[in-house]
Amino acid sequence: MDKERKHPLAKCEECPWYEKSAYAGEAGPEEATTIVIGEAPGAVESRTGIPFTGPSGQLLDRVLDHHGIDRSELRFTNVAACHPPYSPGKGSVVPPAEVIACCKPRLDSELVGRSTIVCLGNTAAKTVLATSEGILSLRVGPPRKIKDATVVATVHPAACLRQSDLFPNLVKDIGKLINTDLWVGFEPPTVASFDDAESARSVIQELSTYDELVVDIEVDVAAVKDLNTPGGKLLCVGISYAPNKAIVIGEKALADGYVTHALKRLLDTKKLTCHNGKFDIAKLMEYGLLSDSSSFYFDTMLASYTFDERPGYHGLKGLASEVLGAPDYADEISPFVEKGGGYGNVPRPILYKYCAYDAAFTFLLKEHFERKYLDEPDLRELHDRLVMYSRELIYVEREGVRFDLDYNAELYTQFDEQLRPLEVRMAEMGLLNARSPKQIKEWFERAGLILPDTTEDTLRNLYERKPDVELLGLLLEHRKAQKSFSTYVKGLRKRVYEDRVYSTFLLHGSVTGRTASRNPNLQNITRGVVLRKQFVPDPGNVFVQADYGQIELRVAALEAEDEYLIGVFNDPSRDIFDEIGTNIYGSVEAAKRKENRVRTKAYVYGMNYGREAASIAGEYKIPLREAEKGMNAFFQMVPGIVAWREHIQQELKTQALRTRFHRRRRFWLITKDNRADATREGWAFVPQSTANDVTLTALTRARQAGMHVRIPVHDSIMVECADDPGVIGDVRRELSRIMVDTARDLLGDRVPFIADTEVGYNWGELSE
DNA sequence: TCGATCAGCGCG
DNA sequence: CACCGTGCTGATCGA
Repeated sequence: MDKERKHPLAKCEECPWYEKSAYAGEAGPEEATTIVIGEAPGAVESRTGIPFTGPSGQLLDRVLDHHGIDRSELRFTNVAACHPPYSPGKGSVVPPAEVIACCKPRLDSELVGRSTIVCLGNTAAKTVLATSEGILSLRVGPPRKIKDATVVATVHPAACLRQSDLFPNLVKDIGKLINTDLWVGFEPPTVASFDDAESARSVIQELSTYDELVVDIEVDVAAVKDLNTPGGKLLCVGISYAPNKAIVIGEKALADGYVTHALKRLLDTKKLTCHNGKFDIAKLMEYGLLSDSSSFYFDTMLASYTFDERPGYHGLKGLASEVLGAPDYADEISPFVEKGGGYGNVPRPILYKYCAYDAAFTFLLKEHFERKYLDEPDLRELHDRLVMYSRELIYVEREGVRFDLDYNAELYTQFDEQLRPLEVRMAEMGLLNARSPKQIKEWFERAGLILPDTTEDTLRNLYERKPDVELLGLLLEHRKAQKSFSTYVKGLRKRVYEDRVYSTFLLHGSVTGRTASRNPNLQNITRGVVLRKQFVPDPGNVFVQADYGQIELRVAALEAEDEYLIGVFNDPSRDIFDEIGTNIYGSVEAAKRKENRVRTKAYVYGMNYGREAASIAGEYKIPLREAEKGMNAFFQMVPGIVAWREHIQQELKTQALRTRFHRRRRFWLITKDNRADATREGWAFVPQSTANDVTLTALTRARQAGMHVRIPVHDSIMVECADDPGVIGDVRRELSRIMVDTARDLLGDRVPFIADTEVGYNWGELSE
């Protein structure tokens, strides 16, 4: 092959990709002021020789078109000008540093004289901006500057095709090319801090003329376990009272009783706005600066979530940057903040400014969202509902739940004694670390078996075929015990503060609106006695737990207006699974009926998330035809459900799915690869989301009725009350009544809802 | 040594 | 071939 350069400036002959790669260098007018840079040409580009002519280019065209940007005025290229050589087993290949370096002179020459540079994806953004920062943070906020050029960084269209919830980022960021409001920079807020008692009291006095205040606090949590455990030192309180105006009450002033008294009087009488108020409001209550959560009425984090249901886009810094064009104002404090540590070491003047900025930006964000709500009153309604939940979850989080440390220590010994001999035995057999999927695969490879993966399912199926392979049995036992030990014995112990755990419940942690729980997650504690027994009420108390029966199924029946299901639910003498089972299989003897019942449940519960016959056939080891027959028989009984599913399937292609609580689920970019997933997600969304709002509303009412809610898990609420027969009876009746009534109030009475209660001295042993 | 990512698995 | 939605742990890999 001729060692001829593919580009006059690139060091092609030194490039590892030189030999076998196809060149697709640049496209568009050489004099263009804007250049778009990707990573490397794809398969299509390697044939056409023109960058951005494949699927990514087409997607980009759609986005440019959406913003009215004329593609023919743009210049296009990639960091690497050549299509990567074929390498077996690798989907896409990121250009290695040597390739980028060889192509860099070519790329640099392309940048000369451009006023705007659009970087698509990590490779382009990192190369052009010479940084190691990732694209998901580089893309946020106003465009950056290098020399005389403006750099808009965003995700690569190819990434959007694989992961469709990245697509809104691409659309938004490309919009920055024409929506230049953010480019003009931003006006820093006017802030002042008051760290002596006298001036603090006088500024608090001045603030009394405002009706609404925005509050943000900084806490030194270094001394405590987690951000959400009690304790930690209050360092300052920031208050914003007008656009771009904020004050901060400092640490010294807060040590003065008159100041705190005046501050409490102020905060108690104002409508309060926060960013993630569940934290700030709870802390203000803990420090005695606020009586209760009732004045908390606007939350900019939750507001952001009502407009964009994707988790992970609602942080204050990101929003301030994206919406207000604020700079990275955290960079001043970051040198003083140790990883995982608190803000205690930050010099106070710097910390106070940071706190004031937080408050000021929260004020401006509130105005921003309030304006947007004028056009979207439904979303405002959702916001108010979320804040209502948030106000009550404050109490749930603050009270935490008691944890039995003695029993935890017992479990530690027990699991340790179970695991150690298993590990010794497996090591003798040549498997040194049973926790390593890699080593397990290698062990079986040596034995002449290639495993696709090492999941429980795979191991169990293999064990059934080869019961003489002792290791399989050991592995399965070890796997189970190891999970319990690491996550639910050792892991939980790490989260205990004094003798309680304080989980955080996120209202913005899922696309469906379900709550997420973390630090620790209390919503995935293993069912059964052993591990749940670690959670106990205070001495002299009991737990009362109430569960909604088949709530998602009942919601689906209601939403689909399925007459069969509605009929079954309205007649307490009918048993849905027996009835459907009989319909599918005919009448059979009792033993067979029980087996059929299990399978019928799979069809019925699988319905909500689009489970297919093949999966049921696989699970119960029955012929596919039989599973299909059963499934068809079931769906024939519920024509309303069938029609509703078809409706959802159509709707999600063109518009957002919505629940009656105005939750939205949008499918940003449907491709042939994700269409089936989107359909299943669509089917699951409405029942799951609606059931969640019913449960959270019931939780709100239970809390307001004075109950001590301990652990909410999607369709159940556990509370704690005195161990007294009269009290227990009242609480059971009342909690159950609240849950049933809430469902009726919110969803009507076409389908009745039920809630069964159980009582016990720990979470593992609830009965009745 | 540390962060990011993967595999695996717990719940409703 | 394929079940939706979460969070946590331990292994692994590359900077």
